[in-house]
Amino acid sequence: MGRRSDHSRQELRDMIITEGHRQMTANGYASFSARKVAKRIGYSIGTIYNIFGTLDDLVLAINGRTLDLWREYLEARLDNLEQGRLQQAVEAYFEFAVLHRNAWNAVYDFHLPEHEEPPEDYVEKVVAIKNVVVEEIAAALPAGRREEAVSLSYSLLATVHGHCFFTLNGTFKILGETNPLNAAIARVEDSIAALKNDCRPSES
Amino acid sequence: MGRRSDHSRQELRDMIITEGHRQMTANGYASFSARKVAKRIGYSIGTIYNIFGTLDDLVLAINGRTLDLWREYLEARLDNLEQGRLQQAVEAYFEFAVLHRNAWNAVYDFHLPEHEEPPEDYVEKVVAIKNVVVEEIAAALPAGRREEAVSLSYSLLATVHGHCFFTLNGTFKILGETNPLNAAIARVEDSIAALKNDCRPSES
DNA sequence: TGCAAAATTGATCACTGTTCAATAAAATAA
DNA sequence: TTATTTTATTGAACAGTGATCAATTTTGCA
Repeated sequence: MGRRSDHSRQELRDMIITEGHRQMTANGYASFSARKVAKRIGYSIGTIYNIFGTLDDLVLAINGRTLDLWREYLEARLDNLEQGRLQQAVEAYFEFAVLHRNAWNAVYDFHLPEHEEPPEDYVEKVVAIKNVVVEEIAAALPAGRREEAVSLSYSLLATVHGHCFFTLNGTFKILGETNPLNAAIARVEDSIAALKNDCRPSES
Repeated sequence: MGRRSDHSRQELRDMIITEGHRQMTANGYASFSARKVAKRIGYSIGTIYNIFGTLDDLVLAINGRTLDLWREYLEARLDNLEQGRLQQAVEAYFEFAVLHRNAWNAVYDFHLPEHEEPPEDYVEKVVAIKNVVVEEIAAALPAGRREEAVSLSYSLLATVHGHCFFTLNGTFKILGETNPLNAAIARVEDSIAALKNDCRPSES
């Protein structure tokens, strides 16, 4: 058949991602299926594959949507905030993950085949989230050390991520840690304090 | 049939885990299959299910094996080491993950069904790794603050984990971070320094 | 020996990702 | 308008998956 009159190709692509993201959020990566998405939007399995080529590409598109929503969530939480921006940023990082745990986990459960690179627009979305964080770290640093903000941001992002990950996957529960969010914030503040108190250039 | 004369039930269980771990290491979580394990050890698919009940339980057993090997790797690297134990611990954490990336990822790719608890012996293995870390953190702290070692250990474990995770999943590559190991060590030292320099009890 | 208990099987089911010839609809040309 | 080309869509077919369980075979014991 030809194009159904009521959907452009781009609109259809978007429909699939939206419904896919809905199912990912509801049921998680493990029980995600392209067929279920197709059925729900009233198209056949073949159409999904015509548009995305591969299940991996569909999952990447859905995860990309999650990254977009995540960044928007961070930005909204920081909008017009005067005090405690850094703490709010960490809190928002956690909150989004808890609120959308299935979709958030899917971002990290999915792995590209070895030696394959993520598509450019996916990379951009990751970088966009990083930029939100770099901004806040830079603002928290003493004026003379802001050029270290970028490299420190990578590291503090990983620090917060680790705490968030252990919260969602149950490791902190096993270990008996009861306030991971505070712990994450404390670690971030430790490193910023270290940079403030110290005259040596920070490692990494 | 009855028991094959050459394998006790426990030995068979172990065979399955060993071969499962081998395949997990070689091919990763995404293409892991109980049938392939069965075929490789010369048993039928039914036997796997008789012994483990569920694919989840088999995966948990395989991941448990990974945790055992990981702890042994950490302990071996720290054995009889006088100086720089903490740095070595972090380095060993990374090294094991890189060396066994598929098996290591499987530990975190797998999720129990919501509201289900991990089996006791799995919990013990996680705690055992944590204990190795607690030991090293405690030794690095000033004598008077060692009671804070446990709670700080959870947090620093998460910190190192985050750096290790971003190394393996390619996030650091996207961001342009080139020396994640050094960054992780620097973060750990930041927090230990914060506790040393500060008189307030540490948060978290 | 015979018999009960334990271990092992694999066909069967409902599902998955993936492919691709066949088909139907729309766009364009005549 | 009609004919033709281009594009979009389909779903049967294939090989694989986790899971089940009646039937079967082996073993240990009386």
